[in-house]
Amino acid sequence: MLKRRRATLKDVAESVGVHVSTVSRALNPETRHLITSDIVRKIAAASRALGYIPNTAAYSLRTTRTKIVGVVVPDITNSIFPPIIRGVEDALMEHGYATVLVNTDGGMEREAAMIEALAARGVDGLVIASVHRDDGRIRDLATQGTPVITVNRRMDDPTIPSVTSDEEDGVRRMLTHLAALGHRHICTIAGDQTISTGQRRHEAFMQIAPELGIEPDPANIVFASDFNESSGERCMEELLARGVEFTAVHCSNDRLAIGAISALRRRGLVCPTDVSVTGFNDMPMVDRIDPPLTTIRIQQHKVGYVAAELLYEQMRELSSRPVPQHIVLPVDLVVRSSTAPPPAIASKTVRRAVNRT
Amino acid sequence: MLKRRRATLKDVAESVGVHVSTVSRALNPETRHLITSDIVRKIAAASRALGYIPNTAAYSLRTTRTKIVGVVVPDITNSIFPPIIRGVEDALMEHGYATVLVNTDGGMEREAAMIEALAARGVDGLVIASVHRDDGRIRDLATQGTPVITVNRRMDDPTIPSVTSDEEDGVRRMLTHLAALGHRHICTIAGDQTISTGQRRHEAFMQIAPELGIEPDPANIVFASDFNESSGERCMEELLARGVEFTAVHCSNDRLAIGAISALRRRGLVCPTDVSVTGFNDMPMVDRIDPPLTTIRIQQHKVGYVAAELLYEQMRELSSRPVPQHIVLPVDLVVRSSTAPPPAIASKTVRRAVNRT
DNA sequence: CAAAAATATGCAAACGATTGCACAAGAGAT
DNA sequence: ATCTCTTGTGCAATCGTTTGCATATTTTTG
Repeated sequence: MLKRRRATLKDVAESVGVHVSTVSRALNPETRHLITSDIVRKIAAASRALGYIPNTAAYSLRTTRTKIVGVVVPDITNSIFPPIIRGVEDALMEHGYATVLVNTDGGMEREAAMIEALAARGVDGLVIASVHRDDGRIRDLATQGTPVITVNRRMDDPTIPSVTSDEEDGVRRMLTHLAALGHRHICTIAGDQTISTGQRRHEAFMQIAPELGIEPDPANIVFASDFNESSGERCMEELLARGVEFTAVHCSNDRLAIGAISALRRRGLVCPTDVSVTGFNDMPMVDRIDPPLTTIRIQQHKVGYVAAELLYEQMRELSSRPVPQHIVLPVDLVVRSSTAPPPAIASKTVRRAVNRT
Repeated sequence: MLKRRRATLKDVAESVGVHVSTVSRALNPETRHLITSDIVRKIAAASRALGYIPNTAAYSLRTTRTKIVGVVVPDITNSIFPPIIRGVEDALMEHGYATVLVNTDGGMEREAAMIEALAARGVDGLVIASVHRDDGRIRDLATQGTPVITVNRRMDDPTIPSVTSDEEDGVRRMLTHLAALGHRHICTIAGDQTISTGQRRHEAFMQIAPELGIEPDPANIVFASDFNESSGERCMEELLARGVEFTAVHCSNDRLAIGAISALRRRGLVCPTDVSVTGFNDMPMVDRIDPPLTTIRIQQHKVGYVAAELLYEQMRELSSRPVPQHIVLPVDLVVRSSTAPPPAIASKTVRRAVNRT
């Protein structure tokens, strides 16, 4: 990249008066012990003096390792991902890896195309945040021997390692919180069921609600097609249109919750006075919105960091196929202002609002 | 990356019965015309049949071009950047480039280190969103012949091409808006003056305010050390502590504005009833915060996209050093709820609040 | 002290693509 | 029909590393 030709192994070798293979070995920690330590010192000095920087392309060509890992996310613009990506990069950079980011926009076809492009570049491994519960392409990749890890989401196939958060515990804490406030009529806006977070959170809801004396009724459940605000709005409208009684809405993630709150507001209902709304993820800024969102905090940066560490392990022990690991990180309930005790006449309020339209 | 050895040029050549150089030429659009079109067809077919994918490392080694560009941002976690990055990636991907992202965390030393790492990887060019007005390292890079472009910010040195937004016009529109609402006592929280956005917005403020009959008083001006919420809070507190009269605060960006609003709230003042606050950038979610922020919308995705296009031009016409371009994209005023007419007794309100502490 | 073993270095062949040059064959000119 | 000029292909070098093997040197050992 610099104008002036970069120093090569050969330059260093000539400057010291040894063969390039000697320089190569002296500069590589793994093989350094083969060389007389005095020569190693000289080589190190000369290399520094000449400003030697190994040529990545030549290294890759010879070894078929690029020291690049691909990071696949639905959309970097979705603010849940940047902290995760940052975690991945922080971890990988420490090991001398660079990361190439691609956006799939949620589609599995585009995901396949992007992964194809990464494979063409010869990435050493893949961190996938866009994965669906069932994703043949990724399974294939893994069985073919490509180091892969999924982050924040996981596949049903336990063969693919993952780092996720404790969805069950998050849902439990949230429902417990709502129940403690006195809510008995709780609706849920479930996320995309083809994605592990959506499915697991919903499953947890179905299992835990009864334990708290809240019997889930199909009329109280609506499934969102996407994890975003407009989908949240649509679902909330659907719920209101059904005319069911409820004092709280449990949303599968923050963006759905934000949309739900907007929809409520448009109907003249205020959160949390009329209905409480909860999120999941604690993404950036949800503490500043109106009302500040009660949600479940996941360790976004750490999820990414740990995933990268695991991938790194996988990449170096390429020979011995390791047991796939699934790491589940703990979560926290963070109570803000989108939840409150139910209004005394909650059901009436909702009905009135609905009839008003 | 795949288990099964990938097909090489040689494989294709053997399969067709020609020399590898012929295959190379046939597959390259630039040299395709040298080969009999019938053979080209055969080669294309064989290449497809064998699933030939060019080996990037070999290509890079031979040509010293990596088809990778480095993207340097302060922190991907700062939500102003993801849309910009996305724009860069969308544009570059169309031309077959991959992007590797690095975070500088604002420090120029770390920026230098990161750029060093990218250079070592042999990136073909650099998109820099972290640039300071004066940045020797980047000037050097450019004069050494590395294609570089700065995005969202620019250097004082007109030699380095850039894509930015029309800061002056943004400030003008905002001040005009405030003036129209009736504000005469306007404070400003200026951003980091070593960064072009901070400096230009402030300069614009100083120039335009008088035109609107608002004489800037040093007592109404405070400089933020960082473009973030806590810095905004500190500045707002400083302003309040000074006891000056004001009914509106013009902030250099959204995050400062958000911090300012928090600080006001902590003093028992409400925005916009007591004081109007304005931002700049229209970053994601500022329409959902409390109160929804009146700000200047910049074309985040487009800024990135255009910058990438320009960089691409630079990279292909590497021979003829092009005239450095500076593209300035138009902005829009978006009025939401953080601005309102000044309270009749505005100055008293502020003074009371201040004395209360 | 000779032979065997260990150690340190050099040699040369890859890795997979691009490209200047040489050469062969066909087209056009005389 | 000979000569020149294109045009299409092959040859071989090259990019900068890594690494198995050979060789030279030193150390150990019986």
